[in-house]
Amino acid sequence: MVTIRDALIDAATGLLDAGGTAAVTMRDVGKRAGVSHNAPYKHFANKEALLAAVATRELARPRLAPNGKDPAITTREIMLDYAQWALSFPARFKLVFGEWKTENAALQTVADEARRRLVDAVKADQRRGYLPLGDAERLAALLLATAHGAVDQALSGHLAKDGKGRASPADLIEDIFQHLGQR
Amino acid sequence: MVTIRDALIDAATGLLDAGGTAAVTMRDVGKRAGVSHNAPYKHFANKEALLAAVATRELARPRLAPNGKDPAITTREIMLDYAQWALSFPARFKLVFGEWKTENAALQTVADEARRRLVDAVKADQRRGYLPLGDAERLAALLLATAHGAVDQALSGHLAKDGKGRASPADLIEDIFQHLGQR
DNA sequence: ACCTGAACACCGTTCAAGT
DNA sequence: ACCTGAACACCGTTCAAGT
Repeated sequence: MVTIRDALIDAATGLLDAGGTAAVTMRDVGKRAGVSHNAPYKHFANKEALLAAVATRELARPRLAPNGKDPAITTREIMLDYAQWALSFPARFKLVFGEWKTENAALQTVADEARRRLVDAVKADQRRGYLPLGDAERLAALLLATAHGAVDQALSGHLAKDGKGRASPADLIEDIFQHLGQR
Repeated sequence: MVTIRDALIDAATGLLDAGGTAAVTMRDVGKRAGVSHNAPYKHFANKEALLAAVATRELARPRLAPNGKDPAITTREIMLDYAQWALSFPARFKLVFGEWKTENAALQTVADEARRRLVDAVKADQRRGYLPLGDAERLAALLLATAHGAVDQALSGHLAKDGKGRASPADLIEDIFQHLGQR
């Protein structure tokens, strides 16, 4: 069943993709979801709460992740999937990692969960000898920082578009694993 | 001589630090600079152009950088300085690497210059044996991605605040140099 | 749990008429 | 190159009165 709440989040996501958070107006969200201009306020306290719901759904979306059944998924694959998602939906990426004036428990929860899955993958890779031993939390943070930064650099393309010598996020992710592996 | 243009950029920077881009209203910028509410439009086409001027001044600010006189400054020091700046002025950091709807030549120029200085530092470190050999542009991109991502993760603190196992941007920067050095 | 319709404060931006 | 003052469209948000 598609609830109105879901329809509102869909509408907000569509507007976000089209023009960033500025394009997400409560009026347009209502219009696009087929309800009135103030119906959104029956479901979300304000615009920030609606955007937090969008961000939460993005972070909770099914992703590559290691589990008991399929321990073959590597950290490297998770990172490459992450970069592909971010490049495909830059506005969602910017939203998720943007500034939040209000703490949001649901967003915090799914973010913690995503982080935990990554740390599990790092530990599995360490057991397989794909990654160096050491603090898995910290190694996960290092890998995520690199992938995240590579994407953000690519998205603010005006900051580095020499053309030649320009490495894609996937290239840089391969590089970091290369450097970590050569030992 | 402090021109009104400079005063407007100062005012915008102050408002930015206090409350992010949303707090930078053209009306308040004028008021804070001691001019009228529409005087900013005599100097900047619109709000985005004013924010671009803020970003440009930030990127052009004197920084640690290698040159003929002082080739002792390392890439590592530049990265740590970068992280410290970003953590001290998170709103400026978010602005500089945020979304720009319009291309801005001045911003592009100072960004290219900053990048060039970093690549020079990487090459110097390579000569000194502090960094592995290979494509300096690409190695610079990898280092910058890591530092940038580490800062961005730290700033969206809601995404990772377990407390324990939490590494600071400076920690992660040290880690990447550690990993690159062990060869 | 929605609707319509009105309203308020605020904002980006523009314009007219002045110095 | 500023000023004052008005204006417009738009937006977040709230409220009243209805179903």
